[in-house]
Amino acid sequence: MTNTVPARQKGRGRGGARNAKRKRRSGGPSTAEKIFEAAEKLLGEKGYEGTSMRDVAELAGVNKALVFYHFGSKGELFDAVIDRYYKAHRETIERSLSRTYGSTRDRVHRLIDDYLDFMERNRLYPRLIQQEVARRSGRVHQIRRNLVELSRAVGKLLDDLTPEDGPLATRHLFMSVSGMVVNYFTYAPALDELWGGDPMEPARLNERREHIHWMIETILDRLVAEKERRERDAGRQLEASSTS
Amino acid sequence: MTNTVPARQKGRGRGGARNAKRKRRSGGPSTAEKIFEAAEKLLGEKGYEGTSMRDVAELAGVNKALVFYHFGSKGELFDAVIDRYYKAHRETIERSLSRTYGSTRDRVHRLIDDYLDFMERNRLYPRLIQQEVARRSGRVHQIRRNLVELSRAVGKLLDDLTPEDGPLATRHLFMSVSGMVVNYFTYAPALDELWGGDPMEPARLNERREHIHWMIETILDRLVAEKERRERDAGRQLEASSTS
DNA sequence: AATGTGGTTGACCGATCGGTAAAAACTGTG
DNA sequence: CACAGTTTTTACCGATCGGTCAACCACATT
Repeated sequence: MTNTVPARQKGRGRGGARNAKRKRRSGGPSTAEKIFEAAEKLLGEKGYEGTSMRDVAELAGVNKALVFYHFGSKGELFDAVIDRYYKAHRETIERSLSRTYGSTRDRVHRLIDDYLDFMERNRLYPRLIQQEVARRSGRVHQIRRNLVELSRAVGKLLDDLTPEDGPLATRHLFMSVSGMVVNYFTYAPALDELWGGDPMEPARLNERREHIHWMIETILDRLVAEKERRERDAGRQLEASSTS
Repeated sequence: MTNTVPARQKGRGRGGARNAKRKRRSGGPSTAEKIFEAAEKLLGEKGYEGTSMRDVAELAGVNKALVFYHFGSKGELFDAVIDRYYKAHRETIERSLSRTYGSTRDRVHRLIDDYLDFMERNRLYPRLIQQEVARRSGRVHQIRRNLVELSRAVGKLLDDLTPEDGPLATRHLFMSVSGMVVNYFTYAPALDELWGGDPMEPARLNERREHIHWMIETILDRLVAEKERRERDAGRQLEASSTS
C-alpha cells in the first residue's frame, strides 16, 4: 500500500533510499501494512492522544520496536495514516468533479453520492477528522485544504445560483451539507435509540442518502426560484425605468 | 457554581456531607472554581486524553494535589464539567420548549435561536462534544440522552408534518440541522480561509444564524407543500371512489 | 563458510502519567 | 491561647508513555 521503506534514519545518513522490497512469500500483509492498519483503526476510534504505540503494536500483533523501525515516530505514523486519507479524499473529489456531463443539478447529486461512498468505504475517517479538527490538531492541515478547495469548486459549480457573500454564500451551504454527511457517521451511532437499530447498516445508510438528496433538491429548488425572482424583479425594474 | 464539597473520601467514611462553605473574603473565584474553569477549557480544547491533571493545575494556578483534593480523580473532574454542560444544555432546551406560544414555525425558529445562543455562550461545548462523541467516550451519555429527547420533542412539535419513518423522518431532519449548527463551531475556524476573517466574530455568527433560519424556512415550506399535496391526493382519491 | 543487509527482538531509558500520604498552614471557635 | 477542622504543600509512588539500543535472525551474495 504505502511506501515500504523503513524510516530508521530520518533522512540523514547513508545515501539514496534503496527500495529493498524483499519478496513476501505468504500472501499475508507485510509488517508495515499490519502496523498501518492498526494505527488507522486506533486513530479513528481513540484519537491521537488516546492511542499509544503499544496499543498499535499489540493490535498489529508485532513487536513495539517494529513500529518505530517502520514509521520513525508516533507523529510520523499518524501523519502517514492521515496522508493516505488526504490522498483518497482528494482523489475522490477530483474524480467526481472531472465528470462534467449532465446538468448542474445532476453533478451536485453525483458529488454527494461520491462523497457518501467515500465515507461508507472509510467509516473511521469521519470520526478521525472530527476529533482532529475539534482539537485544532494541525496534523490535518492538508485535509482542511481539501475542504476549502472543495467548497470553492462547489461554488464554481453552482455559479450564479449563490451570491458571493451573505447567508446564502456557497461556504454556508457547503458547511451545512458537509455537516449533514459527516455528522451522521459520528453522531448516529451514539444516538442509536433514535434509529431502533444500527444506523450503519446498508438500508439505513441508503435512507440517509435519500434524505440528503431530498435536502439538496429542496435547497436547489429554492435557490433557482429566488434567482428567477431576482431576474424578474430586475426585468421589471428595467421595464419601469424605460417607460418612465 | 458547582458543589464546593471536596471529594477526598469517596462517599464512605464519616457521616453526612457537611456543607462547610467557608466564607471567601476576596471576591475572587474559589480554588475549586479555578480548577473547574481550567478543566472546562482544557477539556474542550484538547479533549480528555489530551489533558493532564498537571495541565489543569498549572492553568488554574494551584497545586496539583488540590485538583485531586477537590475533585477526587480525573474522571470525576471531567464528569463534573460534562455534567454542568448537560444541565445547561437541558435547561436551555426545556425553557425553549416550554414557551408554547406562536405558530409551529415560530417555535422551531425560536428553538434554533436558543440553541445557537447556547452554543455562542459555550463555545467550547461543541468542540468537547464532537471529540467525545466521535471517540464513543461513554462519558457523555447524559448529553446523548438530551439529544435523543430533543429529537423526539421536535418530532412532536412538527407533528404530522414529517412521517414516522423514511428519509423525511424527524430524526433525519434533526441530525441535519444539528449538524449545521454544531459543525460551524468546530469546522469554520479550521476553514478560516473560506471566511476571510474570524468566523466567530458577531457579524459572522449572525450571518450563520440567518443561513440556518433560511434553511429551516426552506425545509418547512417544502414539508408543508408536500403535506398539502398528500391531502389533495387523498381528497381526490376519496372523490374518485365516491363517484365510482 | 564468510559476509552483508534488512527485519525482529527484548531489555532498557528518562519523562510523564494519575494518584496518595503526611506534614504544614490556615481558619474560625472556645 | 489551645483546639478542631479545612485547605494547601511537599514529596513521593507505581504504571505507562514515546523512544532507543545492541544483539540477533533469516536470507541472499560472494
